[in-house]
Amino acid sequence: MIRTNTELLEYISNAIKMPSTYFVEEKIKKNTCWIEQNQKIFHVYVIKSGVAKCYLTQDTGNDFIQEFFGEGELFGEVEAIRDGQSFCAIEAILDMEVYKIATTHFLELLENDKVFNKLIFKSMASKIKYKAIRHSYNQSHSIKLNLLRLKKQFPNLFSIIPKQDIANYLGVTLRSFNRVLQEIEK
Amino acid sequence: MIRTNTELLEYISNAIKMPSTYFVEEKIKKNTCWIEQNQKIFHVYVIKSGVAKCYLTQDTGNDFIQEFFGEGELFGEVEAIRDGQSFCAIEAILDMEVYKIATTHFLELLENDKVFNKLIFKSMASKIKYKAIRHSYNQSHSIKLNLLRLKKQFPNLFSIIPKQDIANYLGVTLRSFNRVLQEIEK
DNA sequence: CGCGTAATTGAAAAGTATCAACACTGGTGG
DNA sequence: CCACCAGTGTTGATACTTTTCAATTACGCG
Repeated sequence: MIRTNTELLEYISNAIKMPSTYFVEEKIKKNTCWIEQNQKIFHVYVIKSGVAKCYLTQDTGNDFIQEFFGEGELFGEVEAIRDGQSFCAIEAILDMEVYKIATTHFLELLENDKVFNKLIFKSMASKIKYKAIRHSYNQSHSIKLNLLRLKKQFPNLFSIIPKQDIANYLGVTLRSFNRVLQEIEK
Repeated sequence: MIRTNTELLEYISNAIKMPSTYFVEEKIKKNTCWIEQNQKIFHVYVIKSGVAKCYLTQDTGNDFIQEFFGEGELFGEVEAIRDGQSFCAIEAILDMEVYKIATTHFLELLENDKVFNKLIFKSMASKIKYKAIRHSYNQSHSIKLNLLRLKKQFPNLFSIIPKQDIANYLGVTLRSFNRVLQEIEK
C-alpha cells in the first residue's frame, strides 16, 4: 500500500552520478503539498526517500487517496506523456528527498534511452494493475475486510500514516473507520 | 465510460495492410469470455469494433467491472510488459473484431517502432488517469450521483449494456441500482 | 500553560444489501 | 400456434452498514 520501485530508484541513483544527468535532487518538508490538482506541471519526480500521498479532492470536499508513494515511485509521468494538467495532488507525509527532471528532458530520455523507456513502462503497468486490484477489492468488500487486508499488508501502518489519511484511502469516514478498528482489536 | 482510442486504431488499421505485419484479425462472438482471470496470456489485443467488459471476480463471487472497452482500446499490454498473468477477465458484450499480436512481437514493436511506443505510452497514461478519476468519484459519491454522472456521459448507455453490468461497474447490487434509477426517472 | 490538530465515542438518520417474489421477453420444440 | 424455459428486468420488506452531527478527550509544541 506504500508502493515502492527499487529498480527505478537504482537506475536513477546511478544516473545522477553522471555529469550529463538531467536529474536534480530536491528536499521537501513534511506536510507540504508540492503538486496541486489541476495545474499545469513541468517536472516528473522519483522519490528517493520518505512517503507522500497522492490524492484527489472531490466536489464534495472529500479527499480520496489513490496511493501512498514510497522509495522509487514515479509521478508526473502521466501528465508529461499526455501533456496535461495534474489530476492528483501530491503531499509529503514525511520529510522527503526526490529526484526531479523537467518534462521535456523526461520525454527526451524516454525516446533515447531504451532502458529508461522499459523501466517507465514497467512502472506504469504496475500502477494500472495496482489500481485495478485495489479498487475492485475496495468496492466489493466491507470496511472491516478492507481494513484487515491493510493490516495484513502493512502491520505497522498506523504508526506512519494518520488515521484520517487511512480513512481517505479506504474512502470511508473517520467515524466508521474508528468503529471498525475497535471491533477488530477485540 | 465506453473507452475508445482513435489514434491507436488508425495506426493499426494502416499497419495491418503491410505484408510484414504482426497483427492478425480475429472475430469474437457476443458473450464469449476470451481472457480469463489469472491465466498466463500470450497475446495483446486492440479492438476494431464491438464492446467488451473488463472485470475482476472477487472472492465474494462479485464481479467488479473496471472498464468497457470500445474501438481502439488496448489490453493484455500490462501482462505483456510485466510478464505476468491476466488480472482481469475480458468478455464480449457485442460481437467483436479484434487485432491480435503475440506478446513477443508486441514487445519487439515497442522497442523498435517509436511511433508505436508513444501510442502505447499514451494509452497507458490514459488508463491510469481514467482509473484514478473514476474510482475516486465512485468511492465518494452516492449511487444516485454516480448514476447521474453515467447518464450524462452516455445517454444511450442502457440500450447497449445490461443493467447487471452497469451495477457491477458501479460496484452496487442490482436492487439498489434499480431503486435509484426509478427515483431519478421521476 | 494554552492552543490547534488528531483521535475517540454516542445516537439518530440515511444509504445499501439481502432475500424473495413476480413480470417481461425472445427463442425452441412439440 | 402455443407451452415452456432461461435470461433479464422489476419491486417490496427488512436487516444491516455507513454517514452525519456533535461532544469530548489526548497529544505535541511554542
